[in-house]
Amino acid sequence: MINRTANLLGVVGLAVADRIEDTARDILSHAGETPAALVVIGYGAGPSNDQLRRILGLSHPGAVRLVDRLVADALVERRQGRDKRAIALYLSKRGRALREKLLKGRLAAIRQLLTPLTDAEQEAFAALLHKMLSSMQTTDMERCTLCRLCDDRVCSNCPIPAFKPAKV
Amino acid sequence: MINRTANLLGVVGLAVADRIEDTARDILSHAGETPAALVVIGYGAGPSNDQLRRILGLSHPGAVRLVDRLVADALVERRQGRDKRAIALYLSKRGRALREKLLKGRLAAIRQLLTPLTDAEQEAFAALLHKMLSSMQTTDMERCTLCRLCDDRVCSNCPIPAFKPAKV
DNA sequence: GCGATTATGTGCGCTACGCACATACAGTCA
DNA sequence: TGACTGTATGTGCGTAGCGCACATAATCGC
Repeated sequence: MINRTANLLGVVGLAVADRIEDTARDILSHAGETPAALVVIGYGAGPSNDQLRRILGLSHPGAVRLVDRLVADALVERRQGRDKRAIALYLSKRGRALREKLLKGRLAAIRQLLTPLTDAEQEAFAALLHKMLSSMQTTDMERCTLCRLCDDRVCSNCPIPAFKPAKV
Repeated sequence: MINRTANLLGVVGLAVADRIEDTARDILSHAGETPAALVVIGYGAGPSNDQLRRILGLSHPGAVRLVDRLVADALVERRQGRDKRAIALYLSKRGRALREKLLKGRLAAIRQLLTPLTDAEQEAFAALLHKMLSSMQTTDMERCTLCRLCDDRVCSNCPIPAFKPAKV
């Protein structure tokens, strides 16, 4: 029965999201899309405010204020973009360090849920997740949104190409 | 590599949580833990403010205000609890109808992610999710928190016993 | 009955966010 | 060149959801 499976996935999804959020709150002392912003900017492509906004699913002013907070905390720098109007966002040294902690904390939190599974079961689980993700019909921007908290270094054979500046 | 699997689970978990949240926002026009409150109260055990607060992971005043909102929308009634101090929360007719929509919308949103899998794959996926959940070491309260958006009617053989008033 | 505990509710502030608007730059077409 | 449209960022201003400190009411233990 697909509804039973869907419900189980709903529980696990909620558990995963809760754990990611709790971890991020401990590390960053900022909630909402702020941790995701740090991860996305940390891909290093120098995204503009507008690109960031679309990936995070925020309004334009919401993204401006979010970046304001990150700049106030000396985690992010606003540099000159490809235009005189556009800006390009980059992480500071502190920002990179914090991003690292965020990603490590996230993986550790999720790993806890996987430990009950045997190695073979984890393999099978990964294959199923991979199939689900690679079958989703998504635009490039939606892929970036999905991956807004991803640790791209551990994601070999990623079903969802991560942040690609040229395409965003 | 467990980190790769964890990362994939993180993406799917985030996707699930996003979809649940979007659906809830369309239906309820209230964010945060409000939809979860509607589901939890809707189990029908007449929870107190304090029980609700613990399940939702809110502060006490946060739960009071949340219930204020639900009462203002005529979705929830505050009745006399087992004490003269305690209250007991119940859904109104409108509240039950809205809860129904919330649960149906949630399942529909999650099912979309499962459709790429064959029936056999869905079976295997459900078994793995079930094992993960049943292996979690959790208190009764934490189980209620995990299940705070569950549709208990479709969750046969639930690995996480749903809201049990006697134990909460 | 009197203090400790439990349960709810209130004043106040804060964070994250959206809407409407303002401003600066860039491309376009006469 | 100059007006016009579109793009990109930033600013008031308000709101929703929440937490802290505090107040109030009822129950329990002795």
